[in-house]
Amino acid sequence: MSKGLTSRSDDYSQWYNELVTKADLAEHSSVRGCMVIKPYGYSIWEKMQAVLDQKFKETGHSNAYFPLFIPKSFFSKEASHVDGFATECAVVTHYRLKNDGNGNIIVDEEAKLEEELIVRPTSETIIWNTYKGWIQSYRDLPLLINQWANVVRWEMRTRLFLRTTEFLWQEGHTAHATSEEAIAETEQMLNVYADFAENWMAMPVVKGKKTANERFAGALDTMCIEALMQDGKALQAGTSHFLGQNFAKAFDVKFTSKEGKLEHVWATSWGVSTRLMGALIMAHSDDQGLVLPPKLAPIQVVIIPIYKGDEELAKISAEVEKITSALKAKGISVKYDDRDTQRPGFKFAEYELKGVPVRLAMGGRDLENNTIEVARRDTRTKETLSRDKIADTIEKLLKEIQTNIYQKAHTFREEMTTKVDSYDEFKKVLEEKGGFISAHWDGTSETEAKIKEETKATIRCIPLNNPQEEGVCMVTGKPSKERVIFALAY
RNA sequence: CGGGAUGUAGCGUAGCCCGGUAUCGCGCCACAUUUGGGAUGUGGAGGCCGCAGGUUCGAAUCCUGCCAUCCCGACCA
Repeated sequence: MSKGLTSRSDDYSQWYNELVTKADLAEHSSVRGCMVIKPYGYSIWEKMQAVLDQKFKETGHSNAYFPLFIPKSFFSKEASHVDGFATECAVVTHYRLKNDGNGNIIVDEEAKLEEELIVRPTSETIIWNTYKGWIQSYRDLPLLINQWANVVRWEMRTRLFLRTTEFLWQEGHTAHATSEEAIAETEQMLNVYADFAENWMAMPVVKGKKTANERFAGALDTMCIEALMQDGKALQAGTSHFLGQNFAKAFDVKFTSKEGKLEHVWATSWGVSTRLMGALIMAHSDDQGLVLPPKLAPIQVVIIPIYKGDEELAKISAEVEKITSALKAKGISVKYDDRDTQRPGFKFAEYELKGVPVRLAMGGRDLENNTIEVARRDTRTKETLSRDKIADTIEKLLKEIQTNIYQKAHTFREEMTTKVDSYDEFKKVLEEKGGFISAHWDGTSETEAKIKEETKATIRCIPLNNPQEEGVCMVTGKPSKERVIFALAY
């Protein structure tokens, strides 16, 4: 591991890239645009999965698994859906390789697929094709399914976690008897995401609705949670779509209602991806490395012995054992790092880089005084405390850290949210300060496109429960009844 | 997919203009001394210089083609 990290102020983008690789989260693979998620990074993702999966189940959903490949013809069934994804699909055309006689392996042109297969960029089509066979009656509804899967979107430019050609995600796909019920599901899942972002990731988000331009291909409405990163750019952290009857019509999924009428079902889909890893990294980390919220940290507490000779190490280890078992009894994950190959200072730096929330250090002095050094990652402060009831202290401290990093991110977002009333002011804030900009907009796609064209900023969302206020669009001067949130986005 | 830059040990690099088989740092291995914030010393291993051609007695260096990566645009979770 090399020393030091590019600072955020020097080059935010480089800081991010270095952090991801140096903290052992992920690395570039030899496949262009695809990453290898390393064990430490994957264990964070696993924690996210576990929490989300439980929330999905609590809200009545079951997991299932649908194929990686989608027949091309399925794709063409929903017009706006194809338009949205056509330019970024990987296509399987052949099913066999052969030796060309010169020792080279080539595609066997004779083994051409009759119908090409698309590697799923999302699964609406294959799933709705399947649902057709599952739904006949209102008694079959609602159908509440989630799948954990990989998807492929052939992006031009990729960045570790934020945008990779292949990524991991979950996609929920539900079918309902009524529009109201489907809308309620869309909102419910958005709330699940928001709750997860704020209470587990410690990352404040704005819940809102996307404008027509930013809507998911095939949806009637897209709701989202938007987070603000430390460089003042917005990141969409999760989406929940109300699909109306678009897919039911495209795939002819009908049910007989209580009244005996044949009707198309109403659909939703919702997802979060490994992009959340990027959000988590950029929301809290500092120039020393990762800062992880205790609730998602693979290692919550690390203990480092400081000793001279094997005899002292043995004494320290015996004391540490009491602490680790007390912490484990409280469900806290602890690592005792007694490696003899690295010195304490090295370990301190390493665990800071990896974002371990609490570090305990015990040396000869502590042994005599019944004390231990407690260092917290979020504030980078340390103090020497009595070992009496240390597990209680640590448990409280972890909760405090979780709250503190949320508060810090929240305060940052508040400070970086600016209300503006003129386009000049808008451009000035965008250029000099960044962050969320709250402004009046006339509600048209044309104006939104013009702003994007001229400033690169997009409407991140129309916040839910948005205060209604009379105003005029900052660009066209046309009347507006609410403010929307603009930002430069990832 | 356009515009620019760069490919030399696991990582970061010097050498390239002016051709002679490669420099330095970190990391790695061994031993010793060390251990309350990224240890020190001594010794050691590791390279078809991105790939393929060409020019030349001789190519990391010159020429041609290809590939890859990064940055900037258009596309996007």
